[in-house]
Amino acid sequence: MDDLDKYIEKRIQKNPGFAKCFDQGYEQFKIGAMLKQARLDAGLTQEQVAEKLHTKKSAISRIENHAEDIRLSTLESFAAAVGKNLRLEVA
Amino acid sequence: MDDLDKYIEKRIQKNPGFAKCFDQGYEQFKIGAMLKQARLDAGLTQEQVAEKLHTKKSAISRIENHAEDIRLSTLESFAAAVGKNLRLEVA
DNA sequence: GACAAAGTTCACGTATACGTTAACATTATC
DNA sequence: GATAATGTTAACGTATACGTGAACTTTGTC
Repeated sequence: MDDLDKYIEKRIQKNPGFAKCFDQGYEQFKIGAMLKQARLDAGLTQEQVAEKLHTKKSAISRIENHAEDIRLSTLESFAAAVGKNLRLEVA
Repeated sequence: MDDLDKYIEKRIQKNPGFAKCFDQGYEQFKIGAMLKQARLDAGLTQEQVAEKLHTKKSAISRIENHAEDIRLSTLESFAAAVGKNLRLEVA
């Protein structure tokens, strides 16, 4: 368990109301970080990805950082834009 | 390759414009079918899943059949409602 | 074939993901 | 440290996923 996880546990102990809100944000944090990593692996800038998706770099930044949620289709096209496949499993 | 795939190939040969539109719909078809299968595996009705998600059975039917797109958060909570985990990979 | 349970489809309203612009911040590169 | 390239954030408009109720269809079950 890393430092972030430890921090989260402490916050939940102190303030139970904190948990639920953060769970949601935490998931999205992971997705954004995943997508950013995929983009960097591909050696692309946000602007380059934006062009492939017919949008602007600000939208890419939002997805990688502050997006509260994301459509499956957006996830798929982002993955395609950075040359990766999106695998989905319900297990 | 099953009959559906054969049908799709024929349609694409006859009408190239058909391909792109269907790709999108096809993906969503698969997701809906996946979720339906997961629900049946769990032995739940649409109405039971709907209650867990604080919504109505008509919404579940739409997701399983006609949904054009779906939010990641919806995907996650649907999976949770039928007792499964959603795994996501960008590879 | 009557009845109930389960599922489908439509229509309309609301919440929100995404497009876009503009201003600002951060990080190279010289 | 000036300049450019890259990334961030806020604000507002549009497109669309989802909530909901009602009418209908399908699928058991007797």
